[in-house]
Amino acid sequence: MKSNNTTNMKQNILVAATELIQKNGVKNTTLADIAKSVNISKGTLYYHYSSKNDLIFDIADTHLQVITDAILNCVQNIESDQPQDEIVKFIIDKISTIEGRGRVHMYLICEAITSNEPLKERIKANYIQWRTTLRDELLNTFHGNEKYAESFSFLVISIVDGLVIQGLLKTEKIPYEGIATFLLDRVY
Amino acid sequence: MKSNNTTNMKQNILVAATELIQKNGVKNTTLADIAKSVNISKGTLYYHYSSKNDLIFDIADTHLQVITDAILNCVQNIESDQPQDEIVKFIIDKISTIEGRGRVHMYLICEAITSNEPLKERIKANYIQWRTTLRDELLNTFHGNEKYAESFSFLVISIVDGLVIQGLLKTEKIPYEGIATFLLDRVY
Amino acid sequence: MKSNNTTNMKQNILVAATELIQKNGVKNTTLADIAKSVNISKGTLYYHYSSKNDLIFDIADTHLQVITDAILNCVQNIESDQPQDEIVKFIIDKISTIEGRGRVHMYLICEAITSNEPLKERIKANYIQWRTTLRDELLNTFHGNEKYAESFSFLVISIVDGLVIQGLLKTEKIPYEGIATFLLDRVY
Amino acid sequence: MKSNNTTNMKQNILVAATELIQKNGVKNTTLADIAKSVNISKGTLYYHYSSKNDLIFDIADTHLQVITDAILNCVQNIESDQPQDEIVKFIIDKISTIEGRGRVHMYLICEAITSNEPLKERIKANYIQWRTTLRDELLNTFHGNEKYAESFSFLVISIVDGLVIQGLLKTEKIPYEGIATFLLDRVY
DNA sequence: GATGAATGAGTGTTCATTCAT
DNA sequence: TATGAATGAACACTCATTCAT
Repeated sequence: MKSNNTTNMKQNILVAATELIQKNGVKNTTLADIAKSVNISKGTLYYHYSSKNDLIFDIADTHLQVITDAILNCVQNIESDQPQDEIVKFIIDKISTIEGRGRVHMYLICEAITSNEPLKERIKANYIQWRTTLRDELLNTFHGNEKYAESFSFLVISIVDGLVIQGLLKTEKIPYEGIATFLLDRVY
Repeated sequence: MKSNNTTNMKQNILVAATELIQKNGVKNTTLADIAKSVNISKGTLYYHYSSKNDLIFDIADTHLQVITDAILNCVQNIESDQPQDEIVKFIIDKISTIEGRGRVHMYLICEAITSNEPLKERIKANYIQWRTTLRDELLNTFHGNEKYAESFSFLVISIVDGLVIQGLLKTEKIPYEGIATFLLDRVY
Repeated sequence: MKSNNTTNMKQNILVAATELIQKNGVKNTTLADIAKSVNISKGTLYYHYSSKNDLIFDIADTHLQVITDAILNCVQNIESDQPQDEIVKFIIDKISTIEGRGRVHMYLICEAITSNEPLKERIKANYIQWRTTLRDELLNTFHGNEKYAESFSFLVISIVDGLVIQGLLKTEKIPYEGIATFLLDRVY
Repeated sequence: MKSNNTTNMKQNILVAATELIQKNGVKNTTLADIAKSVNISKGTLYYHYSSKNDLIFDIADTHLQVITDAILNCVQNIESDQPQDEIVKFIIDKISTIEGRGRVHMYLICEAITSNEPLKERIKANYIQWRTTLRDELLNTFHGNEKYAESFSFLVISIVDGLVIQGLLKTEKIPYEGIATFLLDRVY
């Protein structure tokens, strides 16, 4: 079992790196920046992570797990009680954290599609899992209409990502409540 | 007035750079790559564009104009005849070009939010313009219901961006037709 | 056709790098050392050579060509007049330049066998060529005795390399004349 | 007096390090590699050897002793019975182990002449000892002809090293038997 | 207009070495 | 004895940018 010191240091690096990437993106975050931010040498950074990619993977895995947990939690709530509101609440909760997770999410996607095939595969696998989880749940909501469940699951994922982009661009104040109401009115 | 040669050369650079960025992203496209692809020297490239940013701006402006034109054209069609189908057709057309414009679009957004504030401002301005144009048109579709028009305009933009991301990640075969039908069924 | 300036600079780099490698070996010669020695930046070095390996190859090719020329020249002399003396003179000439070519030769071999497979292939091809050239010539000297020609060609190459090593180690003053006389006495 | 554990561990390190150097050369063998191969930490490695150089010295001393023993053994055999065959057998035995000792031998020489003056001195001293031992024995073989004994002793050492190089470069299948026969025919 | 040559501040990465526990 | 953690000086290599001609 590892000592607390080691675990802490690796955790410190992970947190600091995530923060820097959240601020500047993957390409604009150098290992020197990260090391400086944790007050360690680059050598120490390499003691804990064998490469920049290794670190990015850890950040990505942690990030993707957070989203997966959120979706699973959301779906469980849907099963137990008020169905329709929960999906929308999920969307809104998701997007209200734009300034944190949202940025990381988009930066990881940028990195994945431009120059990191393995990362892309990881993210892709998660997207598929998220969507099918959603679809399975929506099957109940749509009383077994498979086509609707399929289509709406794609739509939900898209809407979240799309709103994240608009959030990052800070285009306009996004009327989350209105959008939620609109969706609920239409869907049910 | 500039000579045709100069105009052509600048155009050549623009086209080649756009192609390379479409393939590799902004950060992974070097000026050396671009110069080589146009068969000119880096010096010549600098004669036409004073910096990499200058070139990126030109690419972005051209790209944003293409989308703006597409939206205006779409809206005009909506006004004249069958309203509902056109919006959806627009979405589908937009997304079916994912492998081209879509990539450029996402790469420019990545660049904008990570390290190019002026670029971000340009894109942001376009997003606002696109959405308000859509909203104004949707006002007719929704018989003056402003809240619906507002919400749906945000949704349309989001859905397009979101589906572009899924397309770039090549997650799963996206059922564009099903999604379109779903939206039409629900909206009207 | 390239300008003299460019040719000169590349030549300067080649010469300086060869000198440094002659002094310190391949692994202990850094690109920073080379750049400093030519009074240029590392960037300029990379403008002329795309990698350290590229530079090493150029050094190796130049070096191997010098030896090949020497052997061919030696063989031509053998054909025309006094056979036996020339081979031995060649050996002695070869070894008397130990402090220059010899060092480079051994350092390139070290690099080749430890961490540079392509370089090893180049050197290997040259060794084969050198030996077969020698063997073909020795066929006359040994009046058609193929086995002797074959064996002695291997021996000549070995002796040169072996004496180079002893020269580099500066073990003892090597009695080149005595060795030459011994070989001549025995062979003829 | 050191415990057996300590002696064993130091021996384990020595053997593992020698194997790694035989495979990859001195410069390409890191202390981390060695520690990992013995299943100890780098810290423990430093407990037994105060530096990489210290370890290299131990490897070299062991290696040089093996060769010295082989030569002494060879010379003893020469004294007792068939003189001429033994020298040649020695050469051939020596070279047939090219893939093992030969590699280590050459890698140590590379290290010695590029960046390790003290190592060079050790190897140099051994070479001198080896040659004089050979020469003294050859004095009998050549019936007191000092010049021949001197020259041939240099030659024998050279031939071995030279053939090792060709073996490492894997230039061509070396006709050891033919070379041996050639030497015997000529010398006696 | 056009170019080849030069630059230098960064990049991620490596590795022998140190040291508190 | 033994070790995990930390270090920092190198290292090969990249790239937007400059400039004399």
